[in-house]
Amino acid sequence: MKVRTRFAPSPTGYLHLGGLRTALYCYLYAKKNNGKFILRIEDTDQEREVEGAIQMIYDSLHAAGLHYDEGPDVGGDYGPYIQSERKDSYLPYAMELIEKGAAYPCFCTKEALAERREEATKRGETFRYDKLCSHISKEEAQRRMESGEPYVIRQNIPLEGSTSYEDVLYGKVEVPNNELDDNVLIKADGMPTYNFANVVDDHLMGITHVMRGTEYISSTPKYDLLYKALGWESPQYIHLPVVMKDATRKLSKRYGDPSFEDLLSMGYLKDAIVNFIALLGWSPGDNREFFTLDELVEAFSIEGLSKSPSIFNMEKLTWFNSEYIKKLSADEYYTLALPWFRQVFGNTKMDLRRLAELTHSRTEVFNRLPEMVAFLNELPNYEIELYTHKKMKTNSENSLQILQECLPLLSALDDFSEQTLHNALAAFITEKEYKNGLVYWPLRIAVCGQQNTPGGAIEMLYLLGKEESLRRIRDGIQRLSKEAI
RNA sequence: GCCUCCAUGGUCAAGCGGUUAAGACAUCGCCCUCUCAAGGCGGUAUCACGGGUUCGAGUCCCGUUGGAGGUACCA
Repeated sequence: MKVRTRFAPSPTGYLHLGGLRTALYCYLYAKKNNGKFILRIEDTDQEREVEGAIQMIYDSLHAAGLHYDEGPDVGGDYGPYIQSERKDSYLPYAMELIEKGAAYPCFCTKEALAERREEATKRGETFRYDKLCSHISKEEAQRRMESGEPYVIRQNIPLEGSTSYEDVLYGKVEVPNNELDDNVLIKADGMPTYNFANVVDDHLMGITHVMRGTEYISSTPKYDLLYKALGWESPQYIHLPVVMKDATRKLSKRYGDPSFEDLLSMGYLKDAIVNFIALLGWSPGDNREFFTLDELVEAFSIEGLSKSPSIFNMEKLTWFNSEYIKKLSADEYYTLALPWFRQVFGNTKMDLRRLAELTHSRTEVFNRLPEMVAFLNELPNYEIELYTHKKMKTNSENSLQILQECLPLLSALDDFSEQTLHNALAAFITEKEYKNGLVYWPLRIAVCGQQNTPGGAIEMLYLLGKEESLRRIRDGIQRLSKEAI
């Protein structure tokens, strides 16, 4: 049988990382088995639907490279792929269930239910629907349904025994029937609930493997009961552990955790994110950790999936990102870095290509770039203590002397190419019998105004150019002279 | 509370009855070096606890503890 998996998000906001991972695994499993990966939008709760969320799902999936074979915006033979557009296809199956005694219409009002629920809670009990309406005779039920009285259709769960199914990952999952509620299948507005729509659609769309989060692990017996009542073959169930923010909280926007889109706009590379996410809860079994999407398809297997929740480790993602950045060609890196440089410099005659070469191996995430290079645009107001460095054997006095000696030397240079600067300074150092650090340290501090810079004194002098460099050196001399008085 | 599931370093994790318990991130140290990175080398750190089963348990079973998920006319 041809494998068909589906990713079925509800359009309630951005695509969070747990969702992205579920989509990834669905995609990988389908592709690994030469099957189809399908996108279905579960918008049966119109109240919760967020404007633009469907588009965001399309965009995120495409951005991640998870191209689906069938879906609302790409078509397919099993459409429509948006549940609200399938509204009419659910009721007949619900009627069939009523006919078979596996469901019944319920006329209890929300208010009455809330009241009974409250009472049960007061007694310290978990409220489950008391099957009140299941005792109404078929004839009366029929009459009331036709009279226009509002009603829902509930699943009729057996009172005794237990229901189990075989999860591919977790093995046998068994739940006592008295723990299972007679859930609403069709709401008063005629729209199905998730509980019903997912079963009907998975069957109608020929889904062979249902991969979804573990939040459904203990309600799946109910769904399985529905398959059986309808005489349908159950799919394979593969529940996936949740992605956590830390040991006790799951990843969520509420705590300010980034979505996939957020990460992209921060300057994380999608390949790095996908690679990292794939390894969160799945292991190839060997020590390999760098994978393209195609390589993931090749390596993926259910056996490598983990059963316990895993914590989303931002530091490791960042490490992956810096590794992916290092793999970029100089041109690719430059293209990606340029907008971030522009934030700082606007239009500049500075050699940004050279700057990019220098920042390339120092970039972990692109959004850290502006801060890294801001000093080139404007000299920070720094403390002269920076001139003092034990290992370089520098202090305010000898730094002042070095700067004063370098000023005429650099002023005399025709051009400020790195080669010229290097030759001149090397000759100067040899002639004076100085140590490299004694000269380069004060120069770099004067010209950069901060301790750490993406490159050495020569590179920084070159980037700043002659005029600005000399200005900054004079500024340094002034700061140090003031101190000397 | 009840039900279901899970449990190897700080984090991701390999391990499928016999291992010196891999590897990666993080962390620490050293080398390189005009700073910071990058790169190279090395160190610290894990089987939650208690009972079984077995010649032998991180691996199997039971319990405890801890954690997660569920408990809606949400998905």
